[in-house]
Amino acid sequence: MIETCMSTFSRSDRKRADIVDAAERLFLGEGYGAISMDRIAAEAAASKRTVYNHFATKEELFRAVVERLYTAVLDGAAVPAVGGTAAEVLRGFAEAVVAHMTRPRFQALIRLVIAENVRFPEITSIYFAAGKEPAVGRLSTWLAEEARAGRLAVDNPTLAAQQFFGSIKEPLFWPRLLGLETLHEPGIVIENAVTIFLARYGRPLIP
Amino acid sequence: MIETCMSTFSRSDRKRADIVDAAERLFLGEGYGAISMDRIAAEAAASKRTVYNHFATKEELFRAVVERLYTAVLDGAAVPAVGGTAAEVLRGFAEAVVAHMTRPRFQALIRLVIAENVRFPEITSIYFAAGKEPAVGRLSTWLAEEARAGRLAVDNPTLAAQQFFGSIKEPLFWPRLLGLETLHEPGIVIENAVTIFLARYGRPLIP
DNA sequence: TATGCACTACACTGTGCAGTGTACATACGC
DNA sequence: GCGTATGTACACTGCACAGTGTAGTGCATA
Repeated sequence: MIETCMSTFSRSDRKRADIVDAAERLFLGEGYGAISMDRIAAEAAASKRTVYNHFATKEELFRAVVERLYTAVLDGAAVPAVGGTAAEVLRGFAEAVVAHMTRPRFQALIRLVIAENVRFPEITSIYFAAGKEPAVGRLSTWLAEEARAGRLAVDNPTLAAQQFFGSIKEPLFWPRLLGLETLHEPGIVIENAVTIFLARYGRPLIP
Repeated sequence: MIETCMSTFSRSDRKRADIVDAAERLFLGEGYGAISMDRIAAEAAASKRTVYNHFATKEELFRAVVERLYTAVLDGAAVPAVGGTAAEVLRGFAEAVVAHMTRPRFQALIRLVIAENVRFPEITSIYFAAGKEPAVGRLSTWLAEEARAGRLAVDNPTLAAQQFFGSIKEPLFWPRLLGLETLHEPGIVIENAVTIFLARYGRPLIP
């Protein structure tokens, strides 16, 4: 279909986006099973038939929603700078992760992934690609470089990276997923995590 | 109803237990919404009518399942000893938490809590009462005592406890909930966590 | 203004499921 | 063995929902 229209998006494209918007809102709020196609149509101010003209089945619409969330969540993830002292770099990673995890859309996505990973096992890759891999991968690469350069005593970079993130996510992120309050200020959590990490690793490797 | 029978459990009690057993198996495996009362009745080798004679609604049955899981999960949680060196105590807590988290029943329960905490907000208290509170509470109490006695430099016991558990659960527990493999051996994760923790806190508080 | 495409309204099918009603069978206490 | 408790078989209601079919409306482009 060639775009001859002046506006970037055709009427069809706009309706489609309305539908995915509505579906995202509802799925993230109440889960896949709890939402009917009728409610999605109403929320999108569209006819049910239009919804089915764009997406043949509810599953197909769900996958489209998750796929779009995938890119949206990745786009929003700030990549921390790796200049400065070790403490500054670690703080940068920690702050990026906190900012990432605090987004309601990310939290709702993770909840959805956990809830639906029996029915839709493929969507697990989203958590991996959009959350775990970029963060842990980048930090552990940096840790490995610092260790090779003799500036940090890290022997197992991927484990060290996971444990660092764990000491931040455990008080700030996971309780929220279960509907519990978080008890500690992000700033304090981050400072503690950085201090603990450097108390162990913040010296050259013994040769 | 007074028990005049020689056996501890009446026929009614046994059927009821069969039903809760079956419901637990199915709910934990596929979630609340995906399981019908017909399937529960079949799995329990009971008539559907019998199921409804014991539990007026599906919700009531679900609550009974979660309630029983609550006590089952609590019973299974070994309480670590608090004698010996700090490293030994920490290792004891870590091993207890790993053993607890590794149980398929606990993992399935947490998945259920996360998946259904929109529909059933009360069940969140189970995770808190059966997992987080006993573990974090006991460790942070012990840390506070050690700090008061001048043996550890812990300033914020509840945060320190959470961060310690986080450095263990992040590599070993949470990925499993999302259908990902865990990459590290529990023994190595625990040793690393203890070493990191003591590198920071394993000295008297500066007065 | 004419043409065609996308959206709408709405009625409809079929299915699965929560929950009920009833007539009958079986176990258990006495 | 008798009577009540409890379980079973099964048919049934009502509803919500996924998905379809159709006739008609509105809107963008030529």
